[in-house]
Amino acid sequence: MAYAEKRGKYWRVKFKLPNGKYGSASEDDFGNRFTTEREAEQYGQALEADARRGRRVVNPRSGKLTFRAFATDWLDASDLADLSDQTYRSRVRAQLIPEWGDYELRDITLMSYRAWKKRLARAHETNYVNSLTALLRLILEDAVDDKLIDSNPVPFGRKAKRGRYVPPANLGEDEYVHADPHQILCASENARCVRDSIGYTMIMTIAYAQLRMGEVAGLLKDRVWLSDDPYGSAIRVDYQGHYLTGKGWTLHPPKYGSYRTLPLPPFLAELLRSCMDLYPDSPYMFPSITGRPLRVDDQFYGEFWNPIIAGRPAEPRRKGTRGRPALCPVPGIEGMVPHGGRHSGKVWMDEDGHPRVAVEERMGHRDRSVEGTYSHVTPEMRRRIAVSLQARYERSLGVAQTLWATPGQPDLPNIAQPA
DNA sequence: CGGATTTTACGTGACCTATG
DNA sequence: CATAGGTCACGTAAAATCCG
Repeated sequence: MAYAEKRGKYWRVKFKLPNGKYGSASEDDFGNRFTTEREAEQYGQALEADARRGRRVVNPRSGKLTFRAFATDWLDASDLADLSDQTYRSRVRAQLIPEWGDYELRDITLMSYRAWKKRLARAHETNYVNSLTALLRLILEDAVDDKLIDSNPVPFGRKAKRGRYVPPANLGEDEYVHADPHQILCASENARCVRDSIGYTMIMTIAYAQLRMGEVAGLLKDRVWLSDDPYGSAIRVDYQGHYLTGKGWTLHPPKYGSYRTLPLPPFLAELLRSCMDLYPDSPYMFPSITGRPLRVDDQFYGEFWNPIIAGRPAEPRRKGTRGRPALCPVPGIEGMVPHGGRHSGKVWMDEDGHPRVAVEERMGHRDRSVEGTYSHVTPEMRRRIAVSLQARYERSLGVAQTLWATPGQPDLPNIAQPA
């Protein structure tokens, strides 16, 4: 237990450290000395409480603040979207604390940082390594601002490149896998085998409304505005849905606040209409197979997405399983992920020559370029996008019929005749 | 290019389901 | 009707996207 001692005019406190030894302090975090016994005791008790929670155990004014303590405070003080907060905490807990937790801030050096980065690079993807080093830099940058350390040991990328020639990035092939309308049709037919018309419609919605996956999961039925006017229907993107540790399934604003209204090609509006009553108890357009909100997790990919893209062999009905039919792989889009469906729709709109501002608006992007600033999107532009998407769908059906009619066509995907 | 934010994936344990 | 083995829910780690 903490106890205070009189030392000259002021008081000093002794407090117990986690290792059983006693530490002492004669001033608080702001350099104020203790004029009463009670002040000193309270400070010591606070330190002990912190220590019990694995927090700061040394006087920060001495510069002897551990990374663990500072990072914990940093996280508590940060103001981020829930999922971002969760992500940062995860990175700090999984990677930064195990490496740097016991370091005092000023002992984190450029050399030790470089060694760590090198080790990370061997074990992880560049994207992940970059996000970890960036986070360490970010946290330490605030430690500099707080005058806890003199300078940030983690260099900025662009500073590190000063005075050196860095060859430009490879301008080669676009490697992001995306699909043409016929491939999307094939994938949708596969999806129909797995999830009936709701699966078919989901794939079509991703590609033809260019929704992000979280927006698909969070699409409410009452945000699908259906009209008898062929081009009068629209999807209103007001939410995205995702899973949060502790809170479970929750609705949030779409990424970067990209609220928007998407006029629909008539075929998509009809598909959505036909799905409205499939899960009458769910407010969501695309609930999971159990009728709950769709969590886009490994089961979604393993049971639904990957099979409809890559195909799968038939599973016989046997112990513990219902059995299921084979799916044909969709040629040419190996490894495509749902986000690739969104990219696909973007590519089609670009190919069809729509104004950049109109395409960016539909994607939910902000166009801050000169063109974006001076151009404006009109209802007619939005309508033309829906018209050209409808044309693409109809053409893909024509291609499917041609393929279907060709005898001896090898590896034909599960293309059903349009009803 | 930095960094906030989203998407994709792994591991685990409780809970089902068709079979012998 | 016990049980082998699949299914589902959840917490979390890892990887990628894309705004400003």
